[in-house]
Amino acid sequence: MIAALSEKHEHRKVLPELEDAKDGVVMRFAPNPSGPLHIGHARAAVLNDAYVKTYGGRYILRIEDTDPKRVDPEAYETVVEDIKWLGLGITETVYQSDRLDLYYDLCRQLIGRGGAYVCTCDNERFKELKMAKQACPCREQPVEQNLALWEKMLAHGFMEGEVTVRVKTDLMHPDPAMRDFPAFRVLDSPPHPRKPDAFVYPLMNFSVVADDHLLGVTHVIRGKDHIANTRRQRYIYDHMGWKVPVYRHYGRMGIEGVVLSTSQMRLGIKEGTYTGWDDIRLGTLRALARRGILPEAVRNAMLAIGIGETDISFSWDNLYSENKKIIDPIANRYFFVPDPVTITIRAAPQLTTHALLHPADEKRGVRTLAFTGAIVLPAAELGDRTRSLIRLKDLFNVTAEYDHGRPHLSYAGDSLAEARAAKAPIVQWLPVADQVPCTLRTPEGDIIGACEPAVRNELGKVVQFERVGFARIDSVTDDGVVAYFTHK
RNA sequence: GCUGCUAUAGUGUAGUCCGGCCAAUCAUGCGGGCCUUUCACGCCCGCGACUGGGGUUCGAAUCCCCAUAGCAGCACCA
Repeated sequence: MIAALSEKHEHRKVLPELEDAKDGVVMRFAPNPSGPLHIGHARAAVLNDAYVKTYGGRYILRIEDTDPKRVDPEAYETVVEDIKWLGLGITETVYQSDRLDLYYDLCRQLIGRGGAYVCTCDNERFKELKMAKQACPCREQPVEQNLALWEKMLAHGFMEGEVTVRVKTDLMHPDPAMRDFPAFRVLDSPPHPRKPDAFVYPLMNFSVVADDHLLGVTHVIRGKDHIANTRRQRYIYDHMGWKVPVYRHYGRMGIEGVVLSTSQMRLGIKEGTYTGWDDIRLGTLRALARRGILPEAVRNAMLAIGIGETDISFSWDNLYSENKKIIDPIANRYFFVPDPVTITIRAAPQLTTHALLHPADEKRGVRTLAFTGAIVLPAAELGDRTRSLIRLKDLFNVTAEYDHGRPHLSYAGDSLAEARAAKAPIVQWLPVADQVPCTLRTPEGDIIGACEPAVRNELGKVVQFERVGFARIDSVTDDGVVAYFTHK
């Protein structure tokens, strides 16, 4: 009865149907291993994952490491860790750097079909021609010559910057972005961390099409910054006679308050501005995890946002709300006293009190707080001189009097009803003799305080500091506890 | 400059394809109340939006045109 009444009647948003998905789908998440995943990645990762789970099928993790300049060797591991944390249902993993020969072979075929040519023009010159809708001389080379040049390229007969394989599109296309885009280039340095001998690399538009086709990808969900790429890629599909997947492009997601740029993060870490990839001022998934945001909350927030094509601004409030729904029922309650002030209660009986670890679950047990006269209180609660009655939570009432600005507290009875009637604030406190130093880290700075000794048993878990907010217990040492503020 | 995408409350989202049931959904946020030894959770009430202008129509958030705004692409990045 009670349960029925308290049941939520919230309608979880369902993602729109995908066409041609009834018999299952093959989808992919394709990050570039340049650093850990952040909230922006989570959207693509979760949306694709949700569709695979809805329709059934395969979910491929494709590591897109075809630009050695943008590969961080460590990221191969961090990306996988982040994906594991997110709980994606990955069914297989491929590395594009393992597949260079496949791309070379397909390029040969594409050239053979007259769908691409090897261009040795100067880049600036080509750009001018492109803007003027003019063909460069290389475009008219016969297939045989292109094939010969391609083999020369593979034999390292060209240095970096001397040659580009271009896909033949439509030079008259009104969108300059569509005209004969590049597919391969030579890179002499840096060496690829996994393939040190490689020097001919595909560009994203080629390797993506090759793999989407080879791996049987049926549906692609990605940001609308890829709309132009989708159009470009269609030219390759047409040249090769391949079936085009179903595409969905969601809108841009603006995220305020955190750093997302991999290069900025890396620089900040190097310079010591940030403590690491999980610094809570960063928007990485590991930073969220460190603060006590659960992967399910990220997932739910992303599903609520959906695949709309509208540009949106990411709402931390909405993410926090999702997180709170999950965390509130499981987080144990403790007292944390920020900015503690020591004070002795006059005329008070000594007594040991108990408070529930969770107000909705008595079975979880209680914390024990022994009052022997001296306590610490949040300084902020003593600043208001108009308050005469204060309720010490789970203990008793006290009256506050101020003598030249110094507060004096005296025992004022046990009646909770009285405290309520007087609209007395109910304040958390700690016995002076039984507290541990606790630093609460927030993106805005550290809050120094004290918490219950039992918090030391909650390492790695999220607790609720009553009246303060949720926090993840990050470390426990002889010096005390360090907690990261999650949200209110 | 050229090309394209988008436009519903503070934020996210439903409705837009197939005009009327939309004086517009749900969540979040905010305000108020109830409950309660937390300012958490839960419950109740309230606040708050169809970018602007034309047109089509008996009727438009939904269709058409123009304007405006935001975003993206025009890399030997993904």
